[in-house]
Amino acid sequence: MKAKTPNRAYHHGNLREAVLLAAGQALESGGAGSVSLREISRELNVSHTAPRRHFPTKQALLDALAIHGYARLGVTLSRAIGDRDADFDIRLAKATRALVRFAVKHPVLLGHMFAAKHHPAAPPELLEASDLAFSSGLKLIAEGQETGNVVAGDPELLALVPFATVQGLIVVSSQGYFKGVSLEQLVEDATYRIIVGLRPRS
Amino acid sequence: MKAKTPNRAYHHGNLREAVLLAAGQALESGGAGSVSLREISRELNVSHTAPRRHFPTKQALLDALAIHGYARLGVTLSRAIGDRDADFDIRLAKATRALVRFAVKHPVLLGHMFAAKHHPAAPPELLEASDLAFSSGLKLIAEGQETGNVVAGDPELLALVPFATVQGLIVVSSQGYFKGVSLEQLVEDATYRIIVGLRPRS
DNA sequence: ACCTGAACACCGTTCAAGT
DNA sequence: ACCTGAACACCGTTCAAGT
Repeated sequence: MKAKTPNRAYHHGNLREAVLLAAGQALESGGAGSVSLREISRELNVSHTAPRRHFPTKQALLDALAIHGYARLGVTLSRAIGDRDADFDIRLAKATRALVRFAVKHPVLLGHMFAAKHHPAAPPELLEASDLAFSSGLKLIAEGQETGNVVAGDPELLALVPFATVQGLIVVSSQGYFKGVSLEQLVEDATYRIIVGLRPRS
Repeated sequence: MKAKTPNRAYHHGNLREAVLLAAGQALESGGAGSVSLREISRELNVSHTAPRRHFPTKQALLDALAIHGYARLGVTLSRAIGDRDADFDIRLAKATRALVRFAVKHPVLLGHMFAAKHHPAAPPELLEASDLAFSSGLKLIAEGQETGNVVAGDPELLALVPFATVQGLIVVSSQGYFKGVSLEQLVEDATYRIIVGLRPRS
């Protein structure tokens, strides 16, 4: 019985991934406060100091969770935005819709991602992961400027308002609904108004 | 000495207030995770179970912190909005400015207020405190509709977008600046664009 | 009513030691 | 290199008891 049984006594096939997954579930179910290294270790049948090889501290685990979240969000966003031949308004709508779907699916994770990013002691990898995740969105704004759909100005500054609005709407209606109106509908309306506001004066 | 010396209790004149104050400082300095009942009790020279009379659980203390925050924000907002004779745009600008100043002054508290409000187990008093805090803003929107400055529609729904944008901007630029632009400037620009978007088509 | 002190079951982190 | 188990200093919460 020394073959690879799923519950091998010595060590997990991939402890890092397993811890990350369990931590993600704990986070989503009860916030960052209910992520416990000891409890996760117990679930994985591993000593409570084993995760320390992969995540030297609890904060490191929480940061890794946020980085992983940004990586997933980045993939989702860049896929939704697609190639630059398509219509600007459609690409923008798809991007916001993708962001909203991510938010509805992982509300606590998204909140944690933002909180972790703005923590004073956030590691550089986390900031880089965030920048990378939103880079496709920034490129979209820049291309919108080239095609005359967006006013001139710093793309990062211009993108800030729609990003912030979406983020704020998500926070405000974190259950996915606000007064019976779906978050997707709310964001679509808000985005439309903001985009109109970003158009060059004609 | 059986007389009711109301403020000469065993130790503290007003333990509730003292705990709330200390908890607020702990929150603002290091997030909700660094609020410790035992540590606060130590600082106040009181046994670690004494606060339990006022806050039966740590969650109750955190909720009370959020409620207190909403009460202060509500006062600030209703003062800024002033009486209904003044110009609509000015009142709105003052309201957003007041909100931004509160955010800059108490960034972690504001984040905690929103998080606490959207916690599944949030007590009704917390939701009521939030509603009350924003009631003057809702009234402003409603009056804007009367005077033709805002499109028809559910005021709460219309107010959601500017509220969410401000909240999102605060989260995104929680240090008070974003790329060298002050949060106040960011919010003022965003608010202007959104208000224009809310105007009835003429 | 308000507060105390001991007890309980948890936690993150450190460290010497095992394989 | 990766993992273990004991130890340490902290938590929040409960409870019988003091004033």
